[in-house]
Amino acid sequence: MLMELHTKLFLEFGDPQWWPGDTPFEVCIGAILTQNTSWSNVERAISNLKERSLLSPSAMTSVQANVLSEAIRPSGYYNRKAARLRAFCAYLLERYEGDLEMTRDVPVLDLRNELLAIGGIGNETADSILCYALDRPVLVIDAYTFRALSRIFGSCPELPERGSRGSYGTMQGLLMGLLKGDACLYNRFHALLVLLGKERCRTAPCCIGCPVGPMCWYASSGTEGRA
DNA sequence: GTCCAGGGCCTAC
DNA sequence: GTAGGCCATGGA
Repeated sequence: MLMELHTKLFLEFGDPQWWPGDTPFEVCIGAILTQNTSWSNVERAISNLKERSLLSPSAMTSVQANVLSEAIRPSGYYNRKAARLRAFCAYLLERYEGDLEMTRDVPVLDLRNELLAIGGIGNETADSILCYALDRPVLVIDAYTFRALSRIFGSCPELPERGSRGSYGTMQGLLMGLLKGDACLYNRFHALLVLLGKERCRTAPCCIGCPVGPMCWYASSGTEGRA
């Protein structure tokens, strides 16, 4: 049934072609910068990095910390994020000579664990990097995912609440179990959920008028109470 | 002026 | 182990 939801969203919104970024490395940087921050602020920070020729692993690790912090200031938490960017770049240089292409043959779970071992990279950021920068079959679970699904399946007791213990893994396991697909499918499904939560469904508790129609679709599918 | 946004870490209990 | 605080900017 999640595939049905995916199909309905795809027909309504088309292919969102997410995530913005000229290169896989830029996508990784965006994933770190967007932590608890709106994308418009991240765009400013990335623009600054480009202007100052800092958008490379070697540049970020060699430049003075305060210069990097200043460049990403618009994204907020700039001191923390500067340290996180440098840690990620140091890992990339040390492990893969700064070349994301060299991660190609690394099993996805190994790669995920490597990313999680870097300070400042948690579940969401790691999965965003895996899915959107490295084309790995991983479904990103973020604030939009929780929001969109809670609106669609509002009364479903099996959906964990965002922030609750183990909610990330529970939600991810649930969705990936129901929606078995490749990187392209997970990429698009998550992007469509973001659009659903962002553009059409600002008004909680349910997206009345939304083309997908949370309750109308949910009820009409005859699967009330289950995700 | 207040709230919120595409998290994650640290610390006190 | 769990809850709460902290990091910080910019738009609505």
